[in-house]
Amino acid sequence: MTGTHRTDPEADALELGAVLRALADAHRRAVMVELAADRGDSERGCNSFDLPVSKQTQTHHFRVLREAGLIDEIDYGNRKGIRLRRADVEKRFPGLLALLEAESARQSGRATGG
Amino acid sequence: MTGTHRTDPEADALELGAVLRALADAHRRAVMVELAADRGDSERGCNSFDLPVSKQTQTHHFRVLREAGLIDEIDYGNRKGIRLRRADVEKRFPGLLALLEAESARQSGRATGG
DNA sequence: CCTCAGGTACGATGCAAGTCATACCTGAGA
DNA sequence: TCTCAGGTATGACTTGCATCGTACCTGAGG
Repeated sequence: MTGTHRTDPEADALELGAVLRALADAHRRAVMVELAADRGDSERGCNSFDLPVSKQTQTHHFRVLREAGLIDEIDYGNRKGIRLRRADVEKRFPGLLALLEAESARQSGRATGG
Repeated sequence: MTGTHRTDPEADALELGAVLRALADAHRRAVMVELAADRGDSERGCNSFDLPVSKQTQTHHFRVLREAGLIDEIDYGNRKGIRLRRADVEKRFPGLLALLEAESARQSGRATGG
C-alpha cells in the first residue's frame, strides 16, 4: 500500500501569504522546524510531533500546512503520513527551509548552552 | 534634525515567531516587500506606501513591524520616518529579505507579464 | 460481528488581532 | 495666536483563528 498522496497547490502556485500565515502559528512552526531539520525527508507520523493539542486541532494544523503547500499528506485510510515538500518549497522560496533549520539549531543550542 | 531613532529588540533578540506574525498580514508584508526591494535603504515616509487603511491602523502596523525588529521608526515629532533594519534582519535571518525582494519582482512580473 | 485507535467533519467557544471613531499631541506656517 | 497635517492613545467593534466536544468514518485484529 503506497497510500494516497495529497498535494494541494502546484510548486509555482505557492503563495507567500499562505505560507507565512501557516508558519505564524507556534505549533505548525514546530512541525516545520522538525521537518526542515531532517535532511532525509523521511515520512513522519502525525503523532510523532508531540503537539500539546487535541487530535482535531492537529488535523486542522496539518490541513493548513498542506493547503499552504508546505507538506504532503499521505492517506492510508486508517493512518496518515506527513512529508515535507522540500524540493517545491526550496524552488519557490529558496532559503526558507534554511531559516527553519537554523531555528532548530538555535533551539538545541539554548537547551544545552543555557 | 536627526530625529529620535526608535529600535526595539537587539539584533540577536529577534524572534522568528514575532517576525512571521508580522509578515503574515498582507499590509505589513506589502510594506516590507517595498523596503526589501529598495537596496538603497532610504528612509521612507509613512504615507508613501499607500496603505488602504486609516492612519490609526497604519500606526498599529508600523508598531508591529518595529516591535518585531524589522524596521526603525524615526520620530521627528511632527512627522515620522521608516527604515528597514537590513543588516540586523539579514544577520539574524539570512535570506528572509531576499524572499521578500523576490516577491516584489514576482508582483512586477505579474503586472506586466499578465 | 465487535472493539479499538487514528483521523475527519461540523459546530460552538474564546481569544487574538485588524479596523475605525473620537480625542489629543506635535511642529510648521500664516 | 490660530490653523493644518501627520501621528498617537484609548476604546469599541468585528473578523479570523486556534481549540475542543460530539459524532462519524476507516482499517486492523479478535
